[in-house]
Amino acid sequence: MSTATGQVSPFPTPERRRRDRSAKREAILDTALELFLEQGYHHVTLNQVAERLHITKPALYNYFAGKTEILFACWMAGFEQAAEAIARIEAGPGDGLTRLRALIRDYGLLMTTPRGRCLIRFDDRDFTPEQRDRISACKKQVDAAFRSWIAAGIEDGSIRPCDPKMAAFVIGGALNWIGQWHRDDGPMSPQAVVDDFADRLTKGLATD
Amino acid sequence: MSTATGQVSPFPTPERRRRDRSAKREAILDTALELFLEQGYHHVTLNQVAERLHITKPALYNYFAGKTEILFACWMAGFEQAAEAIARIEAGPGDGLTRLRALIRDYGLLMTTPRGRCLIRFDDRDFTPEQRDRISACKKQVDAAFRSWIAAGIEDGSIRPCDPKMAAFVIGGALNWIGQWHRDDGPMSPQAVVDDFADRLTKGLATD
Amino acid sequence: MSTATGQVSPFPTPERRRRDRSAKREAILDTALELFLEQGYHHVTLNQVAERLHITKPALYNYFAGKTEILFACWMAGFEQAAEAIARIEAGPGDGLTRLRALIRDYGLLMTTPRGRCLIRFDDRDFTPEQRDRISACKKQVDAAFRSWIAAGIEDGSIRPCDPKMAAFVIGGALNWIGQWHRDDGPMSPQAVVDDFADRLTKGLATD
Amino acid sequence: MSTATGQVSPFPTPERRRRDRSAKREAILDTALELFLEQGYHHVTLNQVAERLHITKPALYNYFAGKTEILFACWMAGFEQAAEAIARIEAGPGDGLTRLRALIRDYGLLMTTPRGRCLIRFDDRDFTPEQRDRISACKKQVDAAFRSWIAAGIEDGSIRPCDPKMAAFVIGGALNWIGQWHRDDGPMSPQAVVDDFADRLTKGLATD
DNA sequence: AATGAATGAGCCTTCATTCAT
DNA sequence: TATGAATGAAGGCTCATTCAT
Repeated sequence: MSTATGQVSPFPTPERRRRDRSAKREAILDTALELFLEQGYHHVTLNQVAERLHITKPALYNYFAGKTEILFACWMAGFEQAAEAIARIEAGPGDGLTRLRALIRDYGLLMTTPRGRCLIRFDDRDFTPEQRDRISACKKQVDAAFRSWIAAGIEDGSIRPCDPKMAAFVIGGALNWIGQWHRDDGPMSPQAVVDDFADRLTKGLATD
Repeated sequence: MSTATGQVSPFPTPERRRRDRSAKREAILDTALELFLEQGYHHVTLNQVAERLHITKPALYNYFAGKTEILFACWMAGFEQAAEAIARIEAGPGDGLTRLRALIRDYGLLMTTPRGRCLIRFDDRDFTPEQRDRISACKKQVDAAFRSWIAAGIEDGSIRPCDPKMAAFVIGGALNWIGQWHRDDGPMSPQAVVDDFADRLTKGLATD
Repeated sequence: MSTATGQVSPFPTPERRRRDRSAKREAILDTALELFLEQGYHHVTLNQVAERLHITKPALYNYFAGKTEILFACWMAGFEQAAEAIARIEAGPGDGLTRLRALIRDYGLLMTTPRGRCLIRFDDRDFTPEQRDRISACKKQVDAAFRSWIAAGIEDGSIRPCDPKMAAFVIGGALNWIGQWHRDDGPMSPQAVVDDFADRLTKGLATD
Repeated sequence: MSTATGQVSPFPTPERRRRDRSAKREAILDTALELFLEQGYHHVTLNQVAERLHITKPALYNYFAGKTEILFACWMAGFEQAAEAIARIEAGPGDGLTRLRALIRDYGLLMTTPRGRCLIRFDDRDFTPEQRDRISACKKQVDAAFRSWIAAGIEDGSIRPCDPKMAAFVIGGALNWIGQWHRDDGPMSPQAVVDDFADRLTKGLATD
């Protein structure tokens, strides 16, 4: 949005206002998320969040209804990434095993990012019951993706017959655990880790 | 400890005093642990702990220096069980694979118990730095057990050559995850779960 | 205010501007008053007032200096009605008793209206000292009306000798109380109530 | 509770402890009540209450669950006085008119005391719904006393036939109003006021 | 060893008010 | 005139911890 002289108008259009607002919400989210992961939800005060953003505490309430709302938004932001990955893989080609491997890679990569870590580093009991319900439903979706592609692989012959539920538990556990031990400054790049995991976690499953 | 008349003396001997004290400490620990797992550390007040024990809050301070001390003691109680299992397996016979499987079973079982769950359901950042250091060392011990027996198995030929570190991450992740999803009132008994896991997690590793 | 073509000009004249402004002020007043009576001054936020008017909070500041100003204006609006009644009665004919009865009726009726209720349902301590002073003076005026007509009635023989001050307290208390118990959807119409009160409150006073 | 030497033991007996506690509760109540009447509920902070008692804010929570609980206790303390008066009169002798006059005197006197003023100077909407319900029931009791003795007086011939409900409204309003205008340092003693009111408010009612 | 009582520190949240646009 | 955004100030409440008894 620029004037004839090429300058950006100081009067924000409604459109730009919306973008600004959205950007600020994102900034709050990222900052809070950062702090939550650094210090743990209960050790983070809204003052800290505000300070790191160079605003004041009540200003946060223009964007979020409260502390748990921020926490919830963080979690959801992480889930969205997972859901996108699932949708992308679902939309793409490949047999059950291929898809499972793709999911392992994508989900594993997610676990090395702040947003992804939210999915498992927050304590369920810090959410409100309503939020918990929604989160529970989301978790089921992710779990269902793992199980369904394992089942699909068994069906299409790319995966040896086994209990999809238990297999999903093993795979999910190993992947979620990445979020606990992987350090960005560690010896292995996220990509290297997930490539390794994709092999390792399907070695026992693949039909050959 | 009874008098000649067969009655228990109302004057406790120093020995009995020590036992009583120890028993009370245990009771506090178990109660706190129960609450911590139920509601999450930060949502549990010392009043709740005291109430469930039918004592008063300050009484707790006769046995523990504070809330984090209790938390720490819970964690350590869990670790002791793991350490015992490791020692027992270490002392027993078997090649690397055998020992690894035994550890998977024992550690997995531990994860279905309250004490075991402490090991992964508590947030590191709720401990003091000193406690964190000790915990960190303990965790290394457990990790070392997994890795060393994998390495031993590779050496003795019971396990195919692979990166013990990554293998341990996968196994550890899958096992720790049990503590998150397993319910006592669920369809699978702890033993059934760990038997399944022992197979599943070593299938890809065993030279067979 | 229309143009030659019969259409209302979109450019408001200064006169119409003034009327608009005044109308908006009134609207704010009525809405705030409504909310104050519904929920109590301290439980009403300016946001609520603004929302009910479909405007935003800062817009209120174009018409009132602040929350207490609105409160004060509400009170004054109520007082004006009382003052008008007093003036009207004062200007009319009748002996002391007649006028007293008229005031009882008018003031009693006022107490069944939102504006009238303001006079006694607001807490004096929510006003600024300056406002309080003005209000105090206004209250004195009303009280003086009651007392003076009682005194006049004693003088002109329509009312039995008594202490006008105490008599005014009794009458005032009974009338103000109407604002607390009378409901529009109750069994007695405002008119019926005040007719009854006018009799009842002067029965003991009248000389016959 | 004194020792052989006549000194008060520094070790409080459970009995004395209970008395102490109760005395403290009373002290908090009276202090809070004082402040509430001085400044209005919403302008009083718990800090003020605590400061005036030379304790700290959280100490209040050992005796009351929160601010509204204190408010409610104040109200109830006032009601108890009214209820006692009613019970006392009920238990005593006298026809309807006599009892009504006694109630007017006692209730009127109550209105000149802090506890009594609570009954009408607090805003209903500052209570929780539960408290409001209980208060509502209590108010009904008081109202019922007025009405029933008026009705009784009509029955026993000491009071002229009239609508007890409206008569009670007039009397109640006049009495409650005392709490608003009477000052301890004013020209009329409480007793003088209520004697005057007892006459004045029943003059029109008495059969002769 | 245990308790009743008190405290200090802190945090979330609310809201009237202001200001740039 | 009206708005979106931000802020300062404040208040209620919680809770781990201490201390006298």
